[in-house]
Amino acid sequence: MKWDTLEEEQCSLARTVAVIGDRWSLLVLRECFLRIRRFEEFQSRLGITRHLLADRLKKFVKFGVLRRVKYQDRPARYEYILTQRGLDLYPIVMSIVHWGDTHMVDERGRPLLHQHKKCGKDFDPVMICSECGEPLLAREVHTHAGPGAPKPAAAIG
Amino acid sequence: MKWDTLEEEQCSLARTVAVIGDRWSLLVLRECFLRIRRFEEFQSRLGITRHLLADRLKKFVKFGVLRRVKYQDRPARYEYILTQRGLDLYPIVMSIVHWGDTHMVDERGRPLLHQHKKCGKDFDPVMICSECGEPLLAREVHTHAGPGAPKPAAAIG
DNA sequence: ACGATATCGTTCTAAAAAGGAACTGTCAAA
DNA sequence: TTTGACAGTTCCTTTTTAGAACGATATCGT
Repeated sequence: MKWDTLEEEQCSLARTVAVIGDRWSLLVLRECFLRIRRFEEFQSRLGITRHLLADRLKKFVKFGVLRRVKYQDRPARYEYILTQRGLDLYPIVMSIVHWGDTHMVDERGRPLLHQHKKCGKDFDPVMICSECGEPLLAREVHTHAGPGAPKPAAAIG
Repeated sequence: MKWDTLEEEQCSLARTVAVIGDRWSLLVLRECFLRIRRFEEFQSRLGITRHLLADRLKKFVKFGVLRRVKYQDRPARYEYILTQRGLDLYPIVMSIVHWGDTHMVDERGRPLLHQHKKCGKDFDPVMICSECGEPLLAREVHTHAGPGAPKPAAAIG
């Protein structure tokens, strides 16, 4: 398994890691969900090197997670905006935040709370089974080969 | 924001990225959930360099995600086993797999299916609001400062 | 007209991380 | 005695990342 051909692996986790598994990628994504859109703003908020930022934005555009949209001519200026594919990364971001809220906070407590506009309450994200609606626990899940499985099923998904 | 002090950031995403955001970390974690426990087995399945593998395992132990358990003396041999803290990473892993299943599969389809032992059916993971039970969409969530917020609320969580 | 500022990158060099292969130490089995 | 399993470590090369400066293009203030 080579890092630079991860997207060709027959494993959905490996392929997603090819998109978000780089150093800085998840932090750039965090900014996207906070509605940051411009190069300078990403750069100054994250302190990432400009070179890496350019790389990561290019990679996200290549994988269809961000759209590069011109917002002015002369000089041409672009914004980076989440596509639907990018918005679909939200559960990943929220589950990461939630693990941090649970296991990595200090005595001051959570830095941010999340309010669900629909019900008006501060919430935690909960992952459930699409079929029965029960919360998912690692021990209660059995994996088996799907149609796109390699000969020996050697991947989590 | 420096990569090597990420765990001290006042942001739950950044702190979690300090644990799982390295190259290879998520792939090692995948193997853990597939019940891989020994150095050689991780190494041969992933093709990761031995040096990096040793580093990543050490880091997971340091952050309490894995437990290093001696399973024989003379010579001392160890296994790496998920702690509860590690098992709690399951929603992150599943949401990553699910995004890959949705957006990165080729014509062959999903490599792996997941069966929920409780209801017996193959499922997708769905993220819902802990308060009202509705599925979570990025656009329907409002973030606001929590008790551990930095002066200007500049983090997703 | 002139300099300052804004924006989105690219270029350059040094430092850090990752890749790759061989090696160590201990024990069991053939 | 030799081979092999296991869990790393050591050494060296290649790739990535960090850090700072530079370029191109345009607007704004004076």
